[in-house]
Amino acid sequence: MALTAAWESRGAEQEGGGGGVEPSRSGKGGNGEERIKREHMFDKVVTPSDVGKLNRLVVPKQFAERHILPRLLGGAARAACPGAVLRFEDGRGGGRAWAFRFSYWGSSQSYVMTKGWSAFVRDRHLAAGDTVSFCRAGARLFIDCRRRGAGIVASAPPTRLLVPAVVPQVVTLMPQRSTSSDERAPRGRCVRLFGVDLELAGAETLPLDLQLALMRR
Amino acid sequence: MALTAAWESRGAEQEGGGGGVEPSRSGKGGNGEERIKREHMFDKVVTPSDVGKLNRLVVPKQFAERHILPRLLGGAARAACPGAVLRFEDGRGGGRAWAFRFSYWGSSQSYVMTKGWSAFVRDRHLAAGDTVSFCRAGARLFIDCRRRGAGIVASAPPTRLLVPAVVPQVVTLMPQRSTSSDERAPRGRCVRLFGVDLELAGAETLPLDLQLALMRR
DNA sequence: TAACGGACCTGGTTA
DNA sequence: ATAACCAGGTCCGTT
Repeated sequence: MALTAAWESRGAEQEGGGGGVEPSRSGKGGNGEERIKREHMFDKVVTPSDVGKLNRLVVPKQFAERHILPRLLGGAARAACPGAVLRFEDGRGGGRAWAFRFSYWGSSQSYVMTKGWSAFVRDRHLAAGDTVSFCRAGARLFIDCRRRGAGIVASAPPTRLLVPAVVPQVVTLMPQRSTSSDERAPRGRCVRLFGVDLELAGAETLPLDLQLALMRR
Repeated sequence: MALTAAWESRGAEQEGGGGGVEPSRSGKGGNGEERIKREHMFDKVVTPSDVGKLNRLVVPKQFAERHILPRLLGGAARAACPGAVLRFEDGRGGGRAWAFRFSYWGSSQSYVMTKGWSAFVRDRHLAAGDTVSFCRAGARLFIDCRRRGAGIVASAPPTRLLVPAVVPQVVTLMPQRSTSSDERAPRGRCVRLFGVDLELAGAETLPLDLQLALMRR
């Protein structure tokens, strides 16, 4: 079993997130992984429609064209990225990730996140006026959110956040059919011990003391 | 209240059609045409969506897999029958026929009739709550419909219930959904008596003996 | 251009 | 509790 610690510098969030970092799969603990800074891409204060039953987040065109399109096929044209699926790791850590279909709706001339978005809204109880925040660390993408009016402090992008440079796959160009289950599964339990978020991968054979720690939560 | 055999010969319909047993459209009276019994495949009480602008009829999976798929490519897999076109003769006779595209929508895991369906809806003035009925006689397919609540008896009381010498297959009447909502036609109760499946339309005022028979099941 | 058809998506309900 | 089904909805290409 793997156990990985993640520190974060991020300010407090209501949801209490510790900024998690997924372990590099290598497990070579002390590897010479260069640590990549997580940099802020963009925020959006979500509208009622974004969190309503339309099941989509309108991505402001500027943000889409500046931060997302360049990631797809080297910035290929709109038509070139039908059904792109972006995977965003939970900014709080825990190893969870969200996959959103990203596409362009010609009818409204806007970029949207569709499939997968409403799951995030539900899970994080996102409400109109809250802010979603997208970050990037190398090729890895992160998503997080904060409550409306949640502190000025929190809104500051993380000053530094170290993550392993090992890059898991990020973008899938989907002929898609997979549906359902995919990314929903939390990939391992997560526990905060001593102020540090720990992810338990392959939680089959936990040491007893850890099991106890988990039960206590 | 009405009581009707489930498989065929629905007796009179408002539209004047006998769902009827009309055999092959012979004409060639004396020929050695074997008369193939028209056997019932399945019914569906159509939903508002089925007759609305979606231009499609959702075919309940059981029906599709039991009655339609086996006809396509010898029961080949779903993927094998993209865009099959099925031709259904008008159950009332007259030589008219309807062609429907039959396909599988992977995203919702459902079977549908698409192209051609709305023409049928228009022509027959199909409305939510009405029932479409699919039959087969050998390789020939038939489609018919009846008005909601058209307790078969209402228009022309069947003097007697014709019982075919050979009871067609299971004749399951509708494991269909009972959406909690709205004005959907009350699904007739269904009961097997004397080895025959009977549908009870308008089960308000059952004769006592039938009520007893039902309770016994 | 409006309408149609095809594919996709999702939540409520049910098995 | 989970998974399957499907009614009702979306966008978009074609006609």
